[in-house]
This record gives sequence, C-alpha cells and structure tokens, in this order.
Amino acid sequence: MAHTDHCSDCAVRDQALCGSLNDTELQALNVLGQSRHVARGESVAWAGEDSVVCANLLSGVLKLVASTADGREQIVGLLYPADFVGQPYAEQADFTITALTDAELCVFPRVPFERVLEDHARMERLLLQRTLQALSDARGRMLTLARKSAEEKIAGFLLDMAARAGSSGCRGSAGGPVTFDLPLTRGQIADVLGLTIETVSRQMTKLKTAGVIGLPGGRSITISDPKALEVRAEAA
Amino acid sequence: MAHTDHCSDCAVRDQALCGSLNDTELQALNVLGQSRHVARGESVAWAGEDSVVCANLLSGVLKLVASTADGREQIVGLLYPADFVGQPYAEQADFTITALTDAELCVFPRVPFERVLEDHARMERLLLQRTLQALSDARGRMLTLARKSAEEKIAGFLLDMAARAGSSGCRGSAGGPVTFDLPLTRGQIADVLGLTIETVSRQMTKLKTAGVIGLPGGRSITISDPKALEVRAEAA
DNA sequence: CGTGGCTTTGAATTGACTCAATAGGGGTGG
DNA sequence: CCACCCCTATTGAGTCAATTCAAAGCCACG
Repeated sequence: MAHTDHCSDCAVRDQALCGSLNDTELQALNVLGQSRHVARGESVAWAGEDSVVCANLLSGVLKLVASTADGREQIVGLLYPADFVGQPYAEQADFTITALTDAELCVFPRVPFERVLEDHARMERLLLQRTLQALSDARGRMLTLARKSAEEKIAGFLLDMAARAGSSGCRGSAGGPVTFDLPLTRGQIADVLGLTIETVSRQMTKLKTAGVIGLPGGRSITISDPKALEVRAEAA
Repeated sequence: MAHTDHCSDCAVRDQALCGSLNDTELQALNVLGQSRHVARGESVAWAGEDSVVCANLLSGVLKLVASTADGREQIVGLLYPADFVGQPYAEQADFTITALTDAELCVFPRVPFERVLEDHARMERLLLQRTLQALSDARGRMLTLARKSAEEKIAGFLLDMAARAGSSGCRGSAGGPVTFDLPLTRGQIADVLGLTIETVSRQMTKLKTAGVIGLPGGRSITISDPKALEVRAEAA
C-alpha cells in the first residue's frame, strides 16, 4: 500500500498508459499511484457499487464479470499486465472486477485520476484509442457469443490464448506445435465463452481425440495442429 | 453532398459531439463536414475495408453488423440521431454499417477529423466518454446474448425500445400502457438478440397471449403491462 | 491417506433452431 | 377497384446442440 517507489522500476512502464508521459508528467501520477497487491479471488470493484478506483495492471490476470439477478455470470473481459483497469467518468461500476491469479496493481483514485487525464492530452488520447479498441473487441465477441457453435468458440479461444502466450516466449513459431499453460480453469473458460463446464470439457476432449490438440495434464495444453484449429474456429 | 450550410440549423446541434464546440471551433469542422443522405439498405462502411469516414448521425437509424465467413450475422450496435459513427484511429473498419431507414449524416474524412479531435480536447473528452459508455453497453449486451433466455431477451429489448420511444413524445408515462412503433423488422430484432425470426415471432405472440403486450398491427406495439415485462426480463 | 477442488464422462432433457407451409399487408399495374 | 405479387410475419412439426443432472476420476495439498 506504499507509494510506488519509482516508475522507472515499473514492469509495464513502456506498454501502459503512463508510458506516454515524460518524467515531469509522471510526477503528477506518481503522487496519486499506490501499489496494491490483490490475492487470487479478491475483487477490486463491484457491479452497482461506487466506481472508486482506476489502475494499471502490473502483473496477473483480472476478470470483468457481468451477472444477472439470479446469479448467472458472464466474463465480459479479461485484463492482462499493462491493461487499464476501471471506469473513468462512471459514478457506478457496471461490472465486478476480480483477480483470477494473484495480481499487482498501480491504483489511482478515480476522480483525481480524471483530472490528470484532462491535463495530459496525450494520455487521454491513448486511453481513447485503447477504449476504441476494447469496444471493437467487445463487439467482435458479441458475434462469437451469439452466433458461433461450441466447437468454434473453443477453437477460437485456444488460438487467442496461444497467440497471447506466444507473444512472450514463443517457441515452434509459425505453423508448428506450441505448448503453454492456460491461465483459466474450465469453469472460467465456460464463463468467457458463454458455455457450461461440461461443454468446454467435452469439446476439449473432442479436439484431443481428433489429434488437433494435446492435454499433457494440469493446465498445460499443446496446439498440435494450428491449421486444423483455425478451420474449426471458422466452420459452421 | 454539399457543405453543411449552417451548423446552427443542425437538428442534433446540442446533443452531438460538436455541441461542445464554440462558434469559432465549429468552423474547423464545418469545413470538413459534408451532409450526406443514405437510403434504407445502403451501407457507409464495410467490415475489412479501409476505415474512411467518421460522422454524426442527423436522422434515421443505422446498424453495426459483424458477420462470420459463412454469412451468419450479428447486429452489434444500433445508432440513433446524434450518435457518433465510425472508427477513428482504425485503419480498417471492423464492422459493416448500414442504414435501417433513410438517414442523414454529417460526414468527415477520418484522418482530418482525427486532427480536429487532437486540437479540441473538450470534444476528444466527450468522445472518450461516449466510447466508454458504448463499451459498457456492449459488455452488458454480452451478458444478454450469452446467458439470457429468448423470453428475457425479447422482454428486455421491448423495454429498451419503449424507453427510447418514450424519451421523445412520451405518453401514459409511469407504469401505464405505452404504444409506439418498432423501428426494426422481426428479422432485425433477431439479429440484435442473437435469435431467429421464428423465435422472435413466437415470443411476441406468447407475450401478446399473456396480455403483457398488444400488437395492433404493422410495426406498432403496445406495452400493456410494463411491470410484467420487467419481471419477464429478469426471470430465469 | 483423506479431503476438496477441478475435470471428465454418461444419460436424459430441453430450448431454440430448421424446415415447411400458411397468412397478412402494402403497393403496383391492369 | 380489384387482382396479383412480394415481403414480412405467423404457426406447426420435428430435430439437434447444448444444457442439466448425476456419478466417478484425478490430483494437489495438508
């Protein structure tokens, strides 16, 4: 809960929003920013409650959850290191934000953060660009949720995860088999794709049986045949 | 295709983005802006093509469509008068934008428009706020698409449309019956909600039979029992 | 070695879809 | 003015993908 000692030490310094600021400008944020650890399962915002904080995610993975009155849940977004967290200009939070893994945040109180935004057009523009991108992503996911089959959803999801895992520490680059760890449980994958745990499990087994992927055990997964996976991500 | 003669005549002057500008600032936009009529069914952007224009919608309704390679479609957004149209900072358009009714746009070439944005922090901030709101809306709709039943989707949709219709020219205000025209065909409603035409039709007749709504004919619809509709929008 | 969380597998159910046919409604041209 | 046509909507019957309910299986951890 101490002030971030030095932004220069920041793990996501060059990828996060504040990467747009020069050293002088950083001071303004640095005064506001508090480093905060969040344990797996802990929440940093609750749908319907006041929107109190914004943050940059330093490490870990967060989920953004929408839910119905009777408890059905949908993960409407996943946040990774360097992603921006929170809803500026919103009095109430629309979604619950919960850590899927232990996570580290650089937290800013919302209202003061908005003032900094207003004073730093470059940062505001970057946030606008990110928000526009997030909007496109969300809309794209609407197509997936509403119109794609379970098989297409799973195949597409695995390709996304492979791409993300591949971007850091890629091996067996183009076309070849790749192995990585899924950061999500079956239940969480189901919540992302709008399926049930059982359907996710069955589709994974089906892909394994078909030789498209391998499941060595644990969270680990091997994409044996990326081409075939792409075909299944498109097929009706 | 002529220059907008006078922004002061603009039907959405005070609600659109440019409402934030003073007369001097308006000049910069006015030079770029072209009034453009779009016929029902005509498109102004195509998914995958270059993102050429941004615009303010002056009148009419547009749809934002995402589609799979094999032709399945999902309406990922509806645009109403005063809404902002297009994707600034995107080289390629992610969605096809098509007029559902005859429409009037105030069109700006994308790149010059971005420059104006950059010179006018107030307008840029308004766009950011709208985009954040659109993002929340889109995420909320993800919950609907993925987790709600056909009946909940229809009930929620009708309440939304009633609220929109009610905001201008409301009658029988709180709790009482309201009548208005749906701007969408059954097929378009199906595309919005991720259902089929038949399911939409069946749910509508079910609500009519239950006495919750009335269907006088044509596009017209009466919400006889808003409370009951709200209950059905929430029920599992 | 037992316990709790996650995953897999099976069997039965079902909500929404597909296919198919009928019915309305508005506009056009004879 | 009427007959016709096209487009949209309704209704019915049958199917199927994904869900629900239920029961093991696996594995990590204390």
